[in-house]
Amino acid sequence: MIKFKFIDDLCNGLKAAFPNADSELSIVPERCPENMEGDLTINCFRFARNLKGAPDKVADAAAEILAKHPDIEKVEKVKAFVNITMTAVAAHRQTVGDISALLQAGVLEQGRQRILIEYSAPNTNKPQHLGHVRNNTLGMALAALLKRVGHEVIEINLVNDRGIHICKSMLGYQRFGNGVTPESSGIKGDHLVGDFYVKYSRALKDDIEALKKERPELAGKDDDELFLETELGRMTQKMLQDWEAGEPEVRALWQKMNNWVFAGFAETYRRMGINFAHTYLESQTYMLGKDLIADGLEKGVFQKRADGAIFIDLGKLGQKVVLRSDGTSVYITQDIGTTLKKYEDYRPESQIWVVGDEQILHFQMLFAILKKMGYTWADNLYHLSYGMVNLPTGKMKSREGKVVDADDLFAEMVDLAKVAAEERAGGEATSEELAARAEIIGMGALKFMLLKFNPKTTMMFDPQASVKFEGDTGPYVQYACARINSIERKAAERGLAVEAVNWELASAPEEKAVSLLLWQYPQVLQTAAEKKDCSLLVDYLLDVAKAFNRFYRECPVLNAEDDAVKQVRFALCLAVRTVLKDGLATLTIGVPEAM
RNA sequence: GCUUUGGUAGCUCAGUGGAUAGAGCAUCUCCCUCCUAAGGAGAGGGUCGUGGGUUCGAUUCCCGCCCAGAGCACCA
Repeated sequence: MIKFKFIDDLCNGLKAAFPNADSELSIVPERCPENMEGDLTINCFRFARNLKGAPDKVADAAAEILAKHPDIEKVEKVKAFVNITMTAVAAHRQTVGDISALLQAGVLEQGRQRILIEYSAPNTNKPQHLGHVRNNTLGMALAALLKRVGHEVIEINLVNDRGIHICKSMLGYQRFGNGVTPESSGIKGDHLVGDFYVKYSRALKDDIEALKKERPELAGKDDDELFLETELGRMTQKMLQDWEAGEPEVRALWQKMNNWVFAGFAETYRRMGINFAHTYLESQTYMLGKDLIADGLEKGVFQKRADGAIFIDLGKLGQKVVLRSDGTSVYITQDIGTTLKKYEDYRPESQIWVVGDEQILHFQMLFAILKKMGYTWADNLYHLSYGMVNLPTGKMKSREGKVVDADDLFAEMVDLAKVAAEERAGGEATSEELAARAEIIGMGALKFMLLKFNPKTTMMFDPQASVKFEGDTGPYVQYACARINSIERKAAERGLAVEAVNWELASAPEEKAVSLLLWQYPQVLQTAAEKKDCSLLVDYLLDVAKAFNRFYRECPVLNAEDDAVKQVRFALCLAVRTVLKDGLATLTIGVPEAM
């Protein structure tokens, strides 16, 4: 991060004043509260004990040192806080004054890694919904953030393309499809398949209800228990067995329907801007892991139970079966194998999974097992768990059709952005331009909103509120950029170029506030990457946009009275835009030319 | 029952062992003869779930309790 000159001088001065001080002394200035006078504040409570001095005395000494510093205009001591007002030149010099260095400072000097990140992981029996969109957005933005600070990041997907639920949509198609295709119906492939999954589910529910009427003794049983009592259920199980046996007709249907779904997913991913380096298919990985169990059994990592099942004792986490008594594998067995496969394929230093928080225990167990199996890299596995998305009407429920479909949501956001953009453009833009703008604004608004929440919070998605583009939203940040673009265009028309910038002329509080916010950018990037939390960056970009809008209101750029002032302010605008664009790009959000 | 995450303004969410706890939305005022009003300025709105404890100082850390979500399969 960029360190202001006066900080070093302060550290040295304080060490001299407090002879018993620890050799380690780190002072990071904080933002001064609005109601206090000053640009930054030194909170002496934080490091007084490193100096072996009372906070109040330390603050006295700090105030005395800073008051004499050429970069400091004014010092005010309140309790153990030292509020400082910097000179304009000092505030701008290392921030907007050297914007490329500021951007570069976000990159880690050490500790860069090759990181594998897995996200999305959809099933091929239905289209993606809002929950997937949160997952996709968190995954792609985290990948971009990690890249931004210098890591090598490999994004991968693991598609769940086999299993009983896939057979359900296939059987639904066989029963009710009449040979319809995406081409013949004009329906996107994943939606078409999803429709048959829904039709199947309804038919199964009807069959179970009929069964319960016929045999009242079953009334207390739940639907899963009665699955195999229905003809439809038995056929579904038969289909899964046929699939596993490689029965050609079943395989052909499976392949055909999965291809429809993949084509649909490709469109969803394209619109979000996702590019996976590789997509693993569960149909090709589900048998992995089994052979590792025998090996682990020999080494004593696993134990065999009397009934033949193989398990592992994970202490506090409990016991976990890794091979059923019939010798077949379970979910975690596959994950053991797949994790090893991913490691062998890419040799990453760490792996990240973006998966919902209901699987926290699963991943704790997975990581613990891999460690016990002796893989040293298992210390660097990370489950980025995130909370579910609720609607004002309650939880999303696929079975009840209470879901917000991803493609519908994209269309709705972009349509609304388009209506607004058309109104504002007033015929000044072509329809292609408007469409491109609306795409960037609508998708940006959606991603920004999803990233604004801390990943682990169970968030509420209010469709009504989410389509607004005012307040703490992506478009608010994009709008600040659009305003700067507009200034840039007008500056070019008027022949204003930035030549010699005299930062001394940017001494208004609004101008310094912008610079001092931009100063924090490298640290924000690194902290967000360290915590794997993009919401920190989201909040920061909102702060910058707010500071810019205040500046924009108070300090005319092109209408300033003096040419030199115009240049300084114009330079400040360009620096703001550079950071906002860079930050939004790090969240995988674009910026339109105009709004 | 056990594990775990949360309970902060009417709503959705930030936040932190330190200065008078913040933002957006919603409500109410103002501001387009001025670089884009998807903007700015301001007002009202809080016993930070609750009862204890540690501390110079606790919304933040510890313990109990209440409420809510999630998990506790030879399902994925």
